[in-house]
Amino acid sequence: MTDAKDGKKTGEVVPCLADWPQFARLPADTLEALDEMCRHREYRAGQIVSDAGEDQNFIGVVRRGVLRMQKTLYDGRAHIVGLLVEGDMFGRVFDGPAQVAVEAATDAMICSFRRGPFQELLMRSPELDRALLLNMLSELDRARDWMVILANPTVRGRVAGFLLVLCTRFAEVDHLLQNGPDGLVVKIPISRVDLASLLGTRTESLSRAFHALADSGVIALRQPDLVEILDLNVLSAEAREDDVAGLSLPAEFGSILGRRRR
Amino acid sequence: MTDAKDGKKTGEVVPCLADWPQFARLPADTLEALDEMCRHREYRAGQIVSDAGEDQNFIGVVRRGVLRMQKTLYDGRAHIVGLLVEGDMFGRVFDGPAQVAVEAATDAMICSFRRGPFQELLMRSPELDRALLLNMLSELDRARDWMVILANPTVRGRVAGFLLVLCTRFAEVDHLLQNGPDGLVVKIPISRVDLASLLGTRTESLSRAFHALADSGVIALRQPDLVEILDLNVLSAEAREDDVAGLSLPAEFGSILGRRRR
DNA sequence: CGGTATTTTGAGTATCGTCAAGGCCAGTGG
DNA sequence: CCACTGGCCTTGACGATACTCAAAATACCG
Repeated sequence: MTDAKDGKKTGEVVPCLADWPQFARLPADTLEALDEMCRHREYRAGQIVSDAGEDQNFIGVVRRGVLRMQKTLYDGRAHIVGLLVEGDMFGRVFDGPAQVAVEAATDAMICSFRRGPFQELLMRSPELDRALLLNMLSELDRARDWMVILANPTVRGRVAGFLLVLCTRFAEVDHLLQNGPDGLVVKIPISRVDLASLLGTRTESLSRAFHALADSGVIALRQPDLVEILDLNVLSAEAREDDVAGLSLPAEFGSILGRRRR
Repeated sequence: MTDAKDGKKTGEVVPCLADWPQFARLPADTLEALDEMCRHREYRAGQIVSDAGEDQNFIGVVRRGVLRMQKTLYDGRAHIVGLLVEGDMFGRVFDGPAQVAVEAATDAMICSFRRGPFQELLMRSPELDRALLLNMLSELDRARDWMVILANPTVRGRVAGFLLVLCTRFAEVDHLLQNGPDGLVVKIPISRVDLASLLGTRTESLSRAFHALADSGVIALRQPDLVEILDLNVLSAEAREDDVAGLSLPAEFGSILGRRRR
């Protein structure tokens, strides 16, 4: 059941990587080689994509949906340490067993590359190698962003930080963002249970935090998983967000950013 | 004052990298090239090693002391997102401005490599390139470990997690660990203020947490910055630590690990 | 020995985790 | 079509924990 071998191997080679900025600059032959060894796989929400501890035999790139990275605690419970969305890579090259498990948080599709051939290509293509390095650098930065959010003393602040991450990092993903009547409407792509695990709290506290933010007029809850951002400035203040400059929204969502400080 | 240009350029080339496992396997000529471009620099506690935002012009390896990585929040306060100890690398290759600032938490010495020559060498030496990649993979894992610790609901649990990190990751460092009468004595290499920033709490709560752990008989406080671990099992339980297997202490500290579960 | 920084302790308040119950929605089967 | 079920989100009450402000004690340094 966790064994999603039903990934359809398309008869013809479908370009699957050139779409994303981190791969777009690769030489044509590298892209071609990647496309050829790429296999699509589909997963349903809840399925295990890659278990921790086992030697991973593939590298993956998310094409659609959201995956969660999680660590299993000694008492058996899982703790989420990050989300993977469209364009994100996962899997460990050159190295031993993976430290994090990857599961589908929503229905998802990924490109997978068998580790051996991928590593061979890596050695032949310095450009790919560098792309991988840069990808990991930004992954590291993101993990540290999570640390700052998690260090927030109040659940309210952590929720605010999470919403800001959605507005920025997930801006180009799927249809997670759209313009609403009074601001930006973001879709929360994971369940409250997962969000609680990610933010180190409980679903009850999450609910209270969301509604407290709504009562303050910072956000409006259209649906449990559909939040409208009414005041991005106040939200940043709540989150004590550091990287205000990083709030670079696509132009079509620019209206809400009108009067930003600094 | 923050400009520690007083790094002594040693007249003769001192091998500075072969000491550490991640570099030991590099080919002799690569090591030699590294040693030649390596410049030692000394910093006093509190000095800025590398500012965030500015283009970093060097890659660093910590030789002695502890550095803190921190992000500056929008209100000007800094938040610590990690520590760097002996053998750790920092600095950004191939890429734009650094996302984290690096400051000396204690008096410290580093090896620095100018970015340009380092990157050139990187392109010539696939082994160095791979070492860098692996280094970043483990850095990423560590950041996620911090996330798990930070997600701990109680300060007590976060302190326990921090102490476990000291016992494991920092085991081979400096003289941070030594055998005490009833267990392992670890030196906490950073101030309470810094620790509070790292764990997302306040110094007052830290103090209470330390003394609560001491009252429970899990640890004993020899000095404010000198903690004796009396029961590593209970400490792991307090921390809800996931990576129990990762508690691989050097043999000379093995006594305390006698009866571990699983 | 005195002065400063750091750590600790105390008291009051706010927040959060926990337990318990209720509401909403989708899917199921009568 | 409707009752039933289970999952998910929400609300309420209560105790535990942590943050805040304030002050004392200790350690550190000249």
